[in-house]
Amino acid sequence: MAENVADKLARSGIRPSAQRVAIAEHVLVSSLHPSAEQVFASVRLMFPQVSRATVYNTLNLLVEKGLLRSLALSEGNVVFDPKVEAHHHLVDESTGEIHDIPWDDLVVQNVESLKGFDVSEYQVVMRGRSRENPKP
Amino acid sequence: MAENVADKLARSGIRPSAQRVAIAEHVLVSSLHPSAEQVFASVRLMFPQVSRATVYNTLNLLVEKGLLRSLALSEGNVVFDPKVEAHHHLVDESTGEIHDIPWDDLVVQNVESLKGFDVSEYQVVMRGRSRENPKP
DNA sequence: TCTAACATTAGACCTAGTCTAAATTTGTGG
DNA sequence: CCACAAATTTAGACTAGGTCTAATGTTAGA
Repeated sequence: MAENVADKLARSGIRPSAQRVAIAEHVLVSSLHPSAEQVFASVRLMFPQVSRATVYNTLNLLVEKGLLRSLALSEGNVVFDPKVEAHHHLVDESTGEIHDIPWDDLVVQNVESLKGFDVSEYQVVMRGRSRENPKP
Repeated sequence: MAENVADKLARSGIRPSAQRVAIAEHVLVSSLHPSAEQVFASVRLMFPQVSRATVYNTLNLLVEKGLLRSLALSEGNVVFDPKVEAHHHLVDESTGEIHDIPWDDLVVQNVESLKGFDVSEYQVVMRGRSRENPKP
């Protein structure tokens, strides 16, 4: 797994330093949507000497190189999403959790015919509640 | 106009103090999407004694009472939108400007049939460029 | 091996936003 | 109209998330 992540970084032109690999493993592997501070805290558990600046630098670098996307879906919460293919998002209003919704689960029409704009990307952002785990 | 805004506040159960009216006029009237800090700066030009806390309190109150929506569409930029009916948004990648897109300009299907979730609201968030004013 | 480029660090700094305690304003019952 | 309680506003302290800087450590490759 470490090998995989290091290779992935290298293939994107990122020198796979120990710190970067540790950070990338935390954020590229899980399917959660962690914030920068959460990544910082997790990485610190294993590498207490890693600095905040390195975490932020690395996350921004991963975004820049297209290995990661940053999302600002709800107020003041910027989180990272390792799934870089087009997809939609649903924010659980009870828990704040962010769920990925596959692109083909929804159909969006007429984006291309919008007057006056060339749209380069889009997604549907939903707010709702999980039906399996309803809050009274 | 001042009368209108004061009435609007009163009708929503908000006591229309001078400060609140001044703030509401800045944010409810324009069709721009100002940030809290921009509202604070504008209001200060006319009422230099207004405090930051009052601006934030009032904006939050307007959101709570449904006269205003807050949007977090791009990284770390929370802005306010006086258009409270359902609509979509397009962020201009050149300028950062946010454009309102009328609900009926787009068609979204299958939101209701999403497995496992009750969706209470949604919108399409687009990124693109204005065709009228292209950047070289 | 040497060195220039690259990466990391600690901590200062910045910005957006919240909180607090005191002061001011306002609506209302008497 | 007055007094007072409730609501509002204020200045500034405080917090969280994030960036920047200058010094230090690491690495690739001639």
